[in-house]
Amino acid sequence: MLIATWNVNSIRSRIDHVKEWLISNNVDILCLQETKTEDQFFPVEIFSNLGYEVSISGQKSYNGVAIISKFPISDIQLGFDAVISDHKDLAILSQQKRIISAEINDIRIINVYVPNGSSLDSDKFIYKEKWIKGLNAYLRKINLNHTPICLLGDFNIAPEDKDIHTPSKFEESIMASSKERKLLKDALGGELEDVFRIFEPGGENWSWWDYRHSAWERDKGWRIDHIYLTEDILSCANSCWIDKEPRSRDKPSDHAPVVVDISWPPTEIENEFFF
DNA sequence: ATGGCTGACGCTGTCAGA
Repeated sequence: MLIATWNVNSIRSRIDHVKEWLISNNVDILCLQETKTEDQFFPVEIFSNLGYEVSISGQKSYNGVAIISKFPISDIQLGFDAVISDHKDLAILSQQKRIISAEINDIRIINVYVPNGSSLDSDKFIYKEKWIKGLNAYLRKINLNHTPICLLGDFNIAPEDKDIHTPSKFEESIMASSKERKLLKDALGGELEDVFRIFEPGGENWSWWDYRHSAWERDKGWRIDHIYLTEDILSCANSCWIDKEPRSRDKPSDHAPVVVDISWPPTEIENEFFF
Protein backbone atom coordinates (compact mmCIF):
# COMPACT_ATOMS: atom_id res chain seq x y z
CA MET A 1 0.00 0.00 0.00
CA LEU A 2 1.35 3.41 -1.01
CA ILE A 3 0.63 6.47 1.15
CA ALA A 4 1.83 9.90 -0.02
CA THR A 5 1.91 13.56 1.00
CA TRP A 6 2.16 16.49 -1.41
CA ASN A 7 1.89 20.24 -0.95
CA VAL A 8 0.47 21.10 -4.38
CA ASN A 9 0.29 24.92 -4.02
CA SER A 10 -3.29 25.21 -5.38
CA ILE A 11 -5.19 22.08 -6.44
CA ARG A 12 -6.92 23.92 -9.27
CA SER A 13 -3.61 25.05 -10.77
CA ARG A 14 -2.01 21.62 -10.26
CA ILE A 15 -4.89 19.26 -11.06
CA ASP A 16 -3.33 17.87 -14.27
CA HIS A 17 -0.03 17.14 -12.49
CA VAL A 18 -1.80 15.48 -9.56
CA LYS A 19 -4.05 13.37 -11.77
CA GLU A 20 -1.19 12.13 -13.95
CA TRP A 21 1.01 11.43 -10.94
CA LEU A 22 -1.74 9.45 -9.19
CA ILE A 23 -2.37 7.33 -12.27
CA SER A 24 1.27 6.61 -13.09
CA ASN A 25 2.26 5.85 -9.49
CA ASN A 26 -0.88 3.97 -8.42
CA VAL A 27 -0.88 5.64 -5.01
CA ASP A 28 -3.56 4.39 -2.60
CA ILE A 29 -3.83 7.32 -0.20
CA LEU A 30 -2.72 10.85 -1.16
CA CYS A 31 -2.76 13.69 1.37
CA LEU A 32 -2.70 17.18 -0.11
CA GLN A 33 -1.82 20.54 1.43
CA GLU A 34 -2.30 24.13 0.23
CA THR A 35 -5.29 23.26 -1.89
CA LYS A 36 -6.24 26.97 -1.75
CA THR A 37 -9.90 26.60 -2.58
CA GLU A 38 -13.29 26.37 -0.95
CA ASP A 39 -14.78 22.86 -0.88
CA GLN A 40 -17.41 23.69 -3.51
CA PHE A 41 -14.66 24.39 -6.09
CA PHE A 42 -12.47 21.35 -5.28
CA PRO A 43 -12.29 19.06 -8.37
CA VAL A 44 -13.80 16.06 -6.55
CA GLU A 45 -15.15 14.42 -9.72
CA ILE A 46 -11.74 14.04 -11.32
CA PHE A 47 -10.71 11.84 -8.40
CA SER A 48 -13.99 9.96 -8.02
CA ASN A 49 -13.84 9.12 -11.75
CA LEU A 50 -10.45 7.51 -11.05
CA GLY A 51 -11.98 5.42 -8.25
CA TYR A 52 -10.95 7.52 -5.27
CA GLU A 53 -12.92 8.82 -2.29
CA VAL A 54 -12.24 12.44 -1.35
CA SER A 55 -12.39 14.27 2.01
CA ILE A 56 -11.65 17.98 2.00
CA SER A 57 -11.28 20.89 4.37
CA GLY A 58 -10.60 24.04 2.37
CA GLN A 59 -10.97 27.80 2.42
CA LYS A 60 -10.69 30.64 -0.05
CA SER A 61 -7.16 31.55 -1.28
CA TYR A 62 -5.08 30.07 1.53
CA ASN A 63 -4.32 26.78 3.28
CA GLY A 64 -6.66 23.83 2.70
CA VAL A 65 -6.04 20.07 3.12
CA ALA A 66 -7.53 16.98 1.50
CA ILE A 67 -7.36 13.18 1.63
CA ILE A 68 -7.74 11.18 -1.61
CA SER A 69 -8.15 7.42 -0.99
CA LYS A 70 -8.82 4.21 -2.92
CA PHE A 71 -10.02 2.66 0.34
CA PRO A 72 -13.16 3.76 2.19
CA ILE A 73 -12.68 6.81 4.40
CA SER A 74 -14.45 6.85 7.77
CA ASP A 75 -14.57 8.88 11.00
CA ILE A 76 -13.41 12.11 9.31
CA GLN A 77 -12.25 14.86 11.68
CA LEU A 78 -12.09 18.36 10.17
CA GLY A 79 -9.81 20.70 12.09
CA PHE A 80 -8.89 20.27 15.74
CA ASP A 81 -12.42 20.90 16.98
CA ALA A 82 -13.92 17.52 17.85
CA VAL A 83 -10.71 16.01 19.21
CA ILE A 84 -9.55 18.78 21.55
CA SER A 85 -12.84 20.64 22.06
CA ASP A 86 -11.68 22.15 25.37
CA HIS A 87 -8.32 23.47 24.10
CA LYS A 88 -7.66 27.12 25.05
CA ASP A 89 -6.61 28.29 21.55
CA LEU A 90 -9.23 26.30 19.63
CA ALA A 91 -11.07 29.37 18.32
CA ILE A 92 -8.04 30.90 16.58
CA LEU A 93 -6.66 27.53 15.45
CA SER A 94 -9.98 26.81 13.74
CA GLN A 95 -9.74 29.92 11.57
CA GLN A 96 -7.27 28.25 9.19
CA LYS A 97 -7.95 24.92 7.48
CA ARG A 98 -4.72 23.04 8.16
CA ILE A 99 -5.61 19.60 9.54
CA ILE A 100 -7.86 16.75 8.44
CA SER A 101 -7.80 13.19 9.74
CA ALA A 102 -9.68 9.99 9.04
CA GLU A 103 -9.71 6.24 9.59
CA ILE A 104 -8.59 4.34 6.48
CA ASN A 105 -7.77 0.61 6.47
CA ASP A 106 -7.60 0.66 10.30
CA ILE A 107 -4.98 3.42 10.20
CA ARG A 108 -5.59 6.89 11.64
CA ILE A 109 -4.37 9.15 8.82
CA ILE A 110 -3.60 12.69 10.04
CA ASN A 111 -2.84 15.19 7.27
CA VAL A 112 -1.33 18.52 8.40
CA TYR A 113 -0.21 21.80 6.92
CA VAL A 114 1.84 23.41 9.68
CA PRO A 115 1.99 27.25 9.50
CA ASN A 116 5.22 28.66 8.06
CA GLY A 117 5.63 31.30 10.76
CA SER A 118 7.34 33.93 8.59
CA SER A 119 10.09 34.88 11.07
CA LEU A 120 10.78 34.11 14.72
CA ASP A 121 9.82 37.61 15.89
CA SER A 122 6.49 37.80 14.02
CA ASP A 123 2.87 37.33 15.07
CA LYS A 124 2.74 34.48 12.58
CA PHE A 125 5.40 32.68 14.57
CA ILE A 126 3.25 32.96 17.68
CA TYR A 127 0.49 31.33 15.65
CA LYS A 128 2.84 28.56 14.48
CA GLU A 129 3.81 27.88 18.08
CA LYS A 130 0.19 27.72 19.24
CA TRP A 131 -0.68 25.52 16.27
CA ILE A 132 2.02 22.93 16.99
CA LYS A 133 1.05 22.88 20.67
CA GLY A 134 -2.52 22.24 19.52
CA LEU A 135 -1.23 19.38 17.35
CA ASN A 136 0.59 18.03 20.39
CA ALA A 137 -2.65 17.99 22.42
CA TYR A 138 -4.49 16.44 19.45
CA LEU A 139 -1.95 13.63 19.08
CA ARG A 140 -1.95 12.87 22.81
CA LYS A 141 -5.72 12.51 22.68
CA ILE A 142 -5.72 10.30 19.53
CA ASN A 143 -2.94 8.14 20.90
CA LEU A 144 -5.10 7.16 23.88
CA ASN A 145 -6.95 4.87 21.47
CA HIS A 146 -3.72 3.03 20.59
CA THR A 147 -4.63 2.98 16.93
CA PRO A 148 -1.87 2.80 14.28
CA ILE A 149 -1.14 6.42 13.30
CA CYS A 150 0.26 7.88 10.07
CA LEU A 151 0.93 11.61 10.58
CA LEU A 152 2.04 13.28 7.37
CA GLY A 153 2.16 16.61 5.58
CA ASP A 154 4.04 19.88 5.18
CA PHE A 155 5.62 20.57 8.58
CA ASN A 156 7.50 23.72 7.56
CA ILE A 157 10.35 22.58 9.82
CA ALA A 158 13.67 20.98 8.92
CA PRO A 159 14.16 18.51 11.80
CA GLU A 160 17.95 18.49 11.49
CA ASP A 161 20.73 20.51 9.83
CA LYS A 162 21.13 17.78 7.21
CA ASP A 163 17.59 18.60 6.05
CA ILE A 164 18.80 22.03 4.77
CA HIS A 165 21.03 22.61 1.72
CA THR A 166 23.27 25.14 3.50
CA PRO A 167 22.50 24.95 7.23
CA SER A 168 25.10 27.57 8.18
CA LYS A 169 23.06 30.19 6.31
CA PHE A 170 19.90 29.45 8.25
CA GLU A 171 21.04 29.04 11.86
CA GLU A 172 18.13 29.83 14.16
CA SER A 173 16.03 31.15 11.29
CA ILE A 174 12.47 30.20 10.39
CA MET A 175 11.92 26.46 9.70
CA ALA A 176 15.35 25.70 11.18
CA SER A 177 15.28 27.08 14.73
CA SER A 178 15.90 24.97 17.81
CA LYS A 179 12.59 26.27 19.19
CA GLU A 180 10.60 24.87 16.24
CA ARG A 181 12.53 21.61 16.29
CA LYS A 182 11.72 21.14 19.96
CA LEU A 183 8.04 21.95 19.45
CA LEU A 184 7.85 19.33 16.71
CA LYS A 185 9.77 16.74 18.72
CA ASP A 186 7.47 17.29 21.71
CA ALA A 187 4.39 16.95 19.50
CA LEU A 188 5.67 13.62 18.13
CA GLY A 189 5.93 12.47 21.72
CA GLY A 190 8.55 9.79 21.06
CA GLU A 191 5.86 7.61 19.51
CA LEU A 192 6.01 8.77 15.88
CA GLU A 193 9.07 8.06 13.73
CA ASP A 194 10.23 9.97 10.64
CA VAL A 195 10.06 6.97 8.26
CA PHE A 196 12.11 8.65 5.50
CA ARG A 197 15.11 8.69 7.84
CA ILE A 198 14.80 4.96 8.52
CA PHE A 199 15.58 4.27 4.85
CA GLU A 200 17.65 7.36 3.94
CA PRO A 201 19.97 8.37 6.78
CA GLY A 202 22.06 10.67 4.58
CA GLY A 203 21.66 14.33 3.66
CA GLU A 204 20.98 16.04 0.32
CA ASN A 205 17.39 14.82 0.21
CA TRP A 206 15.00 17.72 -0.31
CA SER A 207 11.19 17.95 -0.62
CA TRP A 208 10.91 21.70 -1.22
CA TRP A 209 12.84 24.04 -3.53
CA ASP A 210 12.13 27.80 -3.49
CA TYR A 211 10.70 29.17 -6.73
CA ARG A 212 13.30 31.95 -6.53
CA HIS A 213 17.04 32.02 -7.19
CA SER A 214 16.90 28.97 -9.48
CA ALA A 215 16.82 26.84 -6.34
CA TRP A 216 15.61 23.78 -8.27
CA GLU A 217 18.27 24.05 -10.99
CA ARG A 218 20.97 24.50 -8.30
CA ASP A 219 19.38 21.76 -6.10
CA LYS A 220 19.19 24.10 -3.11
CA GLY A 221 16.32 22.58 -1.15
CA TRP A 222 14.94 21.71 2.25
CA ARG A 223 13.28 18.55 3.61
CA ILE A 224 10.17 19.94 5.29
CA ASP A 225 7.55 17.39 4.13
CA HIS A 226 7.49 14.30 6.33
CA ILE A 227 5.70 11.03 7.09
CA TYR A 228 5.63 9.86 10.72
CA LEU A 229 4.50 6.37 11.73
CA THR A 230 3.82 4.61 15.02
CA GLU A 231 5.79 1.40 15.61
CA ASP A 232 2.91 -0.92 14.63
CA ILE A 233 2.97 0.31 11.01
CA LEU A 234 6.60 1.36 10.91
CA SER A 235 7.53 -2.31 11.22
CA CYS A 236 5.51 -2.94 8.02
CA ALA A 237 7.21 -0.19 5.99
CA ASN A 238 9.28 -1.38 3.00
CA SER A 239 10.61 1.93 1.66
CA CYS A 240 10.12 5.70 1.67
CA TRP A 241 11.19 8.18 -1.01
CA ILE A 242 10.80 11.71 -2.34
CA ASP A 243 9.60 11.75 -5.95
CA LYS A 244 11.40 14.68 -7.57
CA GLU A 245 9.88 14.11 -11.00
CA PRO A 246 6.81 16.38 -10.55
CA ARG A 247 9.07 19.24 -9.36
CA SER A 248 10.99 19.07 -12.68
CA ARG A 249 7.88 19.70 -14.76
CA ASP A 250 6.55 22.91 -16.29
CA LYS A 251 4.56 25.05 -13.80
CA PRO A 252 5.30 22.76 -10.82
CA SER A 253 4.40 23.02 -7.16
CA ASP A 254 7.45 24.14 -5.17
CA HIS A 255 7.13 20.87 -3.18
CA ALA A 256 7.69 17.26 -4.30
CA PRO A 257 5.55 14.34 -3.08
CA VAL A 258 6.88 11.99 -0.39
CA VAL A 259 5.77 8.35 -0.55
CA VAL A 260 5.89 5.41 1.87
CA ASP A 261 5.31 1.78 0.86
CA ILE A 262 3.76 -0.35 3.60
CA SER A 263 2.79 -4.05 3.61
CA TRP A 264 -0.63 -3.54 5.15
CA PRO A 265 -2.47 -5.14 6.77
CA PRO A 266 0.34 -7.25 8.23
CA THR A 267 0.31 -10.86 7.00
CA GLU A 268 -0.18 -13.87 9.28
CA ILE A 269 3.47 -14.84 8.81
CA GLU A 270 4.66 -11.43 10.00
CA ASN A 271 2.35 -11.62 13.00
CA GLU A 272 3.74 -15.01 13.96
CA PHE A 273 7.23 -13.66 13.55
CA PHE A 274 6.54 -10.79 15.91
CA PHE A 275 4.71 -12.59 18.65
C1' DA B 1 21.53 34.24 -4.67
C1' DT B 2 16.96 34.00 0.42
C1' DG B 3 11.72 38.63 -0.03
C1' DG B 4 15.33 38.89 -7.85
C1' DC B 5 8.98 33.42 -7.87
C1' DT B 6 4.17 31.93 -7.85
C1' DG B 7 -0.92 31.78 -7.00
C1' DA B 8 -5.31 33.97 -5.54
C1' DC B 9 -8.05 37.78 -5.75
C1' DG B 10 -9.67 40.80 -8.72
C1' DC B 11 -7.73 44.54 -11.29
C1' DT B 12 -2.99 46.83 -13.70
C1' DG B 13 -1.60 46.12 -7.45
C1' DT B 14 -1.38 43.44 -2.77
C1' DC B 15 -0.87 39.61 0.29
C1' DA B 16 1.05 35.27 1.49
C1' DG B 17 4.04 31.53 1.11
C1' DA B 18 8.85 29.49 2.71
